[in-house]
Amino acid sequence: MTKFELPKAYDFKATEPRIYAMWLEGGYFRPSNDPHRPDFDPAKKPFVLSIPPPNVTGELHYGHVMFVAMEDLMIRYHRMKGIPTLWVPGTDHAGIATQLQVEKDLLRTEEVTREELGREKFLERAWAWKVKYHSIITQQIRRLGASCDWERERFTLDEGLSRAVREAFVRLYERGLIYRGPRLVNWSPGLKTAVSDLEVEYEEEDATLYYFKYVLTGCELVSSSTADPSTGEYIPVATIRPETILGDTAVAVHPEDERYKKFIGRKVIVPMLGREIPVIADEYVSRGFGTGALKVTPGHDPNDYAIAQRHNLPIISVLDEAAKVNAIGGPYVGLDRFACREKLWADMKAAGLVIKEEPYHTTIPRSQRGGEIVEPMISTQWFVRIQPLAEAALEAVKNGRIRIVPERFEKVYYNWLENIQDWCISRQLWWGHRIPVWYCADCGGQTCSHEDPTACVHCSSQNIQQDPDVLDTWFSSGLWPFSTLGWPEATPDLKYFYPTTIMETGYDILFFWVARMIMMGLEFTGQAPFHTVYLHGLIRDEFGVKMSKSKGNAVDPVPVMDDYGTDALRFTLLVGSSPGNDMNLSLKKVEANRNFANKIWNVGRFVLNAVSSVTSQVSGTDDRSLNTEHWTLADSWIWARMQALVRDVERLFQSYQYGEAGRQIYEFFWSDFADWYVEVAKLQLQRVESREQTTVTLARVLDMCLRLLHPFTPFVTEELWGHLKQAALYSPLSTRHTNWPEALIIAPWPEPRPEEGWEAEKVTDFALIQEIVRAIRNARAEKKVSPAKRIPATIVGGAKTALLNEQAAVIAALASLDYSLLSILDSLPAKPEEAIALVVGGVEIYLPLAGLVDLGEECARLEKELANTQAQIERLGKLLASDFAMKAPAQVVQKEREKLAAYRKTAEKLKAQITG
RNA sequence: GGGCGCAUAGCUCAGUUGGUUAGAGCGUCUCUCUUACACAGAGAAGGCCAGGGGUUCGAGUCCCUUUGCGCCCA
Repeated sequence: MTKFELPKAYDFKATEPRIYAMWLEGGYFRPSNDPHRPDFDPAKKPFVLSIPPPNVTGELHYGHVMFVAMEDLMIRYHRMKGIPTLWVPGTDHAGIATQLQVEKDLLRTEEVTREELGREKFLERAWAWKVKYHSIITQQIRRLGASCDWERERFTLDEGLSRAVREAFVRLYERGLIYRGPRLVNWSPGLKTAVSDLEVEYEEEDATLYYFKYVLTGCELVSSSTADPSTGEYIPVATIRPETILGDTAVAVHPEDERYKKFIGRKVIVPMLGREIPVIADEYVSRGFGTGALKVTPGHDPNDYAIAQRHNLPIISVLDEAAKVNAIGGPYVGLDRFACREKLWADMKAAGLVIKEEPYHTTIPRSQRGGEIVEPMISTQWFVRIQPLAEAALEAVKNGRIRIVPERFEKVYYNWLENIQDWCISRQLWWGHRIPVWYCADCGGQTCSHEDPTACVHCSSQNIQQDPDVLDTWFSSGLWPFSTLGWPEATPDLKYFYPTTIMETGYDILFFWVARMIMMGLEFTGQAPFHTVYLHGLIRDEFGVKMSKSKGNAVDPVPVMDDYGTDALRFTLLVGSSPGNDMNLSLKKVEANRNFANKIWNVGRFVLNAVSSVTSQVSGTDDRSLNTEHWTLADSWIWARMQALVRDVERLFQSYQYGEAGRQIYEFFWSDFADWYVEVAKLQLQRVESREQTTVTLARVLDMCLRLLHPFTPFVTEELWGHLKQAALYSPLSTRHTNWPEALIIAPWPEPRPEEGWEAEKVTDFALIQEIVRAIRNARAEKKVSPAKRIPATIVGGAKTALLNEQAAVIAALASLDYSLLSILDSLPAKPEEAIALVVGGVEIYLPLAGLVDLGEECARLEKELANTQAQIERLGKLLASDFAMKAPAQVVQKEREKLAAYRKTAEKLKAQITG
């Protein structure tokens, strides 16, 4: 007989690495049906996820923990169902973020800028950097328990994926969906690159509104700054950004504005520069804002840019790529945009052109990276003509080929795609996929091709040069679901595993990534890249504040795993969240779930002990312990509850309610199994006749629970299940457990089975036992009877007498009654003296607690209970007399009738107590 | 300006085909180291489910509306 000695507390630190290594060793992360193997069956439909690739230089944060927990849960569930599963891991080169870090590091360690180093050398450093940080992040993903197929890992700058990017670009170019030209773009002066609309964040901030005078030509500005505007010598204008005055090409007023109508068509003089610009009329101008007159700076404002196009105004750029004033700014040349603002304003003040300043609240566009203020600038960039792609992507969701969970994000998706602007895809960076276009110095033509050209396709000149810019990182991420499987090659993986099944990610990248994958998937593969998008919420701190380094409220997941274990953290995120909703993470919750892992462990220890010490008297082929007829009430009850749980979990999983499923398993495991069944089992194990079936039930329920819990808490369940398997194999029960797979990770998922008809009665009966036990415990606690003291009791069972007799030992054990002094009677002629009386439905319980019974107190207690019961009777009586009885489903009505009957019985008994 | 979400026990949150005196964890109070677990067990207190209106036999759950908070887009 093997004795299992397991530590009293679950040791996750020792367990997790060992278990992960075991999984890897077993090759369980590889798809069970693989097109590269001879036994491949193309008819089996696989379940496929591609990982949202973490930024290769980023540190592990809760976003990663969340998606790993979620996706690993999905993968493990499907794997256990026997479906071939593939989870493709990988990382993203994250152009701007990585380049910034490498530049910072170079400056810190070698005091050298990338320009000084040169492009090639810089890229070498960037690759070295990538190698180092890639291993850190992927190691952390492993530590989370991710069961992805590492043999299929990809990186966006890999050769294969780069080929995919090249293919995609060339195809779009050839279809005329990519163009290059000067447009107003969002410019990041610090990074000296264009960024897309999505990479700009708008924040409400305090600012200043500057009021000044646009003097009309032919008018001498005679008076001081207090001059009355009605003199007609100038138009008052307000602006947030005085420095852009240098680039103004018009002043616009509303055509109906009585104040300024008379100036339309005249000219005004740009302060300090003396340029003459027209006063134009445009309905865009809001008369109520500022002074009602608008300075138009098409070179540095998107709205003004639109006005300029309507009026054919010249567009002037006054800032260079570092946002310093260029030559057009005359005396201000070389000044930074903010320094220029001060200087210009001071000069204008001196010239009497200033009216006033007032504090103002407005939205400021800031770069997602670094937070500097983004400058709208005219710049020549590459764009994707997005309309045709967006229409297809819109259609795919509208016609249901792609479903978004939760559904409300479909509207958000539609709204974005319906208002989408062309996508600026060129970045003035070095780290990324270089734009595959060569410019000819001789004919000026462009060459864009699959292979690097040696000559211009237009004039054959060899005097060609590749565009220095790289592509937006999201351009390559958009290809991720298929580029990782080998596209553009028609690889066996692509043929079998594409389209993938679900795209699971945070709602914050619905536009950045999900929409672009859909657009590009449809464009290049003709298929939606996945049929479902599942969006999880963001993790915030325990007060609901978004975690960020600058706020200092960011919690690093790694120490949390060190302290509480990976399972605890995963379980916390999984059960604490519902689709699309943010969750607040508190360490208290993680701690509670560490306790849950420990609970699992200790129930396991109990069951293992039972399994390893059972001695069977019956032959191995006797299935009596699996036959419900021989079960005790508790056996039947827990089994019925177990099956109900399996059905619920399946339903919840099918509808993406993973959190609720986890909570229900938790509830069952702790409350039903550990608190009740295990306690009854202790009693049953003492008796030879029930020992074996009890052990089998303990083992089966634990086994099923471990399977259900495995996708949530993979480590502790795998570890414990291994022990359970060993114990079972060495026990005389082994013949009943012949189907022990190699490991829990590939053990079959418990499939729901229909009810067999006996369940409801057993559940009701056991519920009565529970109520009786609770009532007695309650009374004991109130009367401060020592928990160790076994007390006598008399129970009058009425119609339930047979059941109670059968369960007498259970009641006695759980309620700490003295079994030898427990009498269960059909009826009692006279009420016992000096006893506490309890009423549970039709059952009366007397606890003869001599000396503890205060008659007055008892009477008051019973009166109170009676009043309560009568209120219920009244309520239910009314309910059943109403339309409810006619219109509600029979089952519901029946349930209420039964309740009423029970209350009536209780009331009867209580009345007898009080008067007797 | 348009759209979306949230408001439930002291705190953080569950509660999805509407079913009839609302659940968890933490915290609080009382007991107990009962041989799986003190990372535990038993018991208890604590909520007119933001306000108002509607649909329904029945609403925390569906609809409208008000207030407060948050997010996204412009």
